[in-house]
Amino acid sequence: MTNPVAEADLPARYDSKASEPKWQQRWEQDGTYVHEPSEESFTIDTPPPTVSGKMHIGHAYSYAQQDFYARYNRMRTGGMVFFPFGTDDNGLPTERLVEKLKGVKSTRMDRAEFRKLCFDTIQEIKPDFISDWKRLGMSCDFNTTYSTIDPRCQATSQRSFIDLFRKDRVYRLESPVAWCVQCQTAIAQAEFDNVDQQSSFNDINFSIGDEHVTIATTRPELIPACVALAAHPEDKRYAKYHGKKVMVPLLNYEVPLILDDKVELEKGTGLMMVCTFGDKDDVDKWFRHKLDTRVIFTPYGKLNELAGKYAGLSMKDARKQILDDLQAEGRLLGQKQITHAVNVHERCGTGIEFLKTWQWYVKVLDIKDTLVKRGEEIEWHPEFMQVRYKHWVENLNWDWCISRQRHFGVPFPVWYGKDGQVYVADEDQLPVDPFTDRPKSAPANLELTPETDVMDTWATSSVTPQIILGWNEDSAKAQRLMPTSMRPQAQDIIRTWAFYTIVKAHLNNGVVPWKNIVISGYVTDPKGEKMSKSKGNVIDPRAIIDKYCADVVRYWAAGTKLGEDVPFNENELKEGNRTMTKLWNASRFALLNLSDYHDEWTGRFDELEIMDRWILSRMNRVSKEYHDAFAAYEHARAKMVLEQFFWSDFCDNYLEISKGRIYEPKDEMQKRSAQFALQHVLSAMVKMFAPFMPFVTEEIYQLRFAKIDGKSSVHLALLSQFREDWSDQQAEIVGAEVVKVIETVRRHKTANKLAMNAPLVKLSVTTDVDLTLAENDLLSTTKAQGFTHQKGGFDVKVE
RNA sequence: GGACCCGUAGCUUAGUGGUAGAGCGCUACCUUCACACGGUAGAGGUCCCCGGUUCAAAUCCGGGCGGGUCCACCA
Repeated sequence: MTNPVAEADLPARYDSKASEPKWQQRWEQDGTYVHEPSEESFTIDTPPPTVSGKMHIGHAYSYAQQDFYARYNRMRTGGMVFFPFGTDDNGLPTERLVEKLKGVKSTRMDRAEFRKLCFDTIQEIKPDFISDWKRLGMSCDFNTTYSTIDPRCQATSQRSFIDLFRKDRVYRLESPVAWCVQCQTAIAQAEFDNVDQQSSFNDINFSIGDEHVTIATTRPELIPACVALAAHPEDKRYAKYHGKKVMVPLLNYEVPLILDDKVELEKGTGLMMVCTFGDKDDVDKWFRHKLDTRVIFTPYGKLNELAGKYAGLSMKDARKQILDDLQAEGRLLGQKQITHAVNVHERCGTGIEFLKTWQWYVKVLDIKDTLVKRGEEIEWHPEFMQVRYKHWVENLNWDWCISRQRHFGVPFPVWYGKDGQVYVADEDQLPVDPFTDRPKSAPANLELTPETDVMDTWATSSVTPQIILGWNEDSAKAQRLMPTSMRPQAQDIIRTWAFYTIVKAHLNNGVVPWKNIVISGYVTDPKGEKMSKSKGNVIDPRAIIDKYCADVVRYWAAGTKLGEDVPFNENELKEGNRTMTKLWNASRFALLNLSDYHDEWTGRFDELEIMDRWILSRMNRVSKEYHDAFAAYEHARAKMVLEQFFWSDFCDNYLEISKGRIYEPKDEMQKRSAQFALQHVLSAMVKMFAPFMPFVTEEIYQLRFAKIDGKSSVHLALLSQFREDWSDQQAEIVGAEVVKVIETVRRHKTANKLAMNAPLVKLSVTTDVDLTLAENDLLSTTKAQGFTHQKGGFDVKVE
């Protein structure tokens, strides 16, 4: 038995400021979103946001979208959704944040001390950071969050490494690797960014015996690193010098002139210098032609003793000095200002250099085809995003470098023995820190040197499916639960996070990591330009949530398709605000009219009044479209069909139509029939709105439906499913015709400047649809005193 | 240079073969017994351009143009 809802329980206005924190706390206390995953669960490989102390509007947008799917599936299955929450707080991004917040430099600190400062700082800022996600109404289980630097993640990451080590999929090699002189670490191909830079193209004269040739270069500071000159084999100007020795100016040592068909005839002078190493093509030529190695800079970006008199200079100073010296010797023949693309490190914007160092790699180049096929096993939403993945994999040039010469990361579970052996930890001793632990497999008195490098942050975030499923604790269970149902993520990290996760799941577990990958677009500024601090066009989501509320921000995020960028226009938030208010008001009205209704309708569906059957049949159809849209990962379509039904069919028409029978029923059954429809339609709609606007729907649900359903929350209720017996063709035809008549009457009243409730003397309708059954409702809705109707083409006359 | 996405009302967009739909904004009217954080109605569109297929094209095909993104280009 339900309690009647009195007027006093239903404030005229919905107070989101009071409601949202209230429900958010309640859900957390009740463990509403707690779920232990099983084979039947819908499992979500949630993106752990990088702790930075602040959520940005793009986060609000994409996390809201993934939450729609979490909530939808929870309400489809009655709670079978595993939606964990984690934060990504290891590696270089965290180090840089801590350095900024605490005004320190990791390079000038003791490693252990710096690691502790990082841990402490994370603990300090994390609660505030996570509260933004809670406030948005994310339905994650916040009681058990993970951090990519916590012991469990470290263990999982190390376990993955050990597994790959045993499978011979990782190797350690000394070779040229992309290096950031700012961050002083190796970086991976995926961490390159491109920027256009102003530079000068310099024509420099080299001597070949008594003859001279001219090369063109943007990087004269690399002359001390020159190991060859290269020309195209068909270039008549230079082919004759093939194999001859060329004198490197200023440094005065000889290098060969080689021929290579990758050199472009038209570019510059057609002759280029090969340095170790200016870019990855240098690395390529160096390798193929077995050239000398002259690495002239230190890890800090200064020139070393190989650069002769230029040793100790920064690259920038060396460039200037070398150009001056070339000028003085008459070898600088010309200079041209150009703009060209330069690879920089995405985390700091520093130009990428190449340094020959020892690094750990995951072997991927030999399985590119397999990785492309793995990508095809996954459903991509939107579909075209798979092409980006495919292109990235097909164009990979290097194996995945996973070691970083940094401090705050997951340590390699690796030691180097005096005996020349490499030792890794045993699985049952993870996590390990090689500085303080010993591998079980090493002889007790063997002297060991710990690996000082840490793993790249992606080496750990690429095992989020294994982390959330507890692969390190119960590998059989985790293996059974792979692949997970869904990975939501941003498009800019397809080449990193998505790719690396696919690599790890394939190599570690022999499966794809997820059945579906769901990719959100960006939020741009109103002009469609990317938001960035330097442009000053950044929107703070917290200010927007303060001004409106989480439901409204979420509703805005529900308006666009997956993968679609959206320009941020504050105006568009008004739509959500309007819908939220309307939902509250319509529900308030309906609930008041249900206060004397206690589920007493026991008749058959076809005994209901025809307009009640109409709205139920419409609702039934809408719920099918809603389910279909969600099943196709088209939340925006689900939102649209629901909103149209709610606004037009339910509010504009059905509520107006049912008023007459509720206020002045001719008999009790007429009223009950309307109440039956009101109850079911409202309940279904509130549930369908719940994934989008979880707070206001919870408020409404608790007023009546929680007791009827016996559920503690709307978010654990079951969404209504399409039912054949409520599909009523005849009622839909009659209903549509009645709506048409009502609209015509409204137009008439507006044209004649009459109020909507102004009485009419007589309503004459001509139509081929039989309106007899709806006559009573038609009269009360239009306030007409008389009614006639005849067969024929549609026409409405009003007196 | 290659690939992908997009081009529909002033703005944001829905619409994949059959008379162009919505929200915001704008105009007029209505303080109507859920709702002025409202309602009702209205104005507003060569569906980027040019060809083709078709009885029929915003939709399919080809070629442009414009915008965005990714990759390559780094001598």
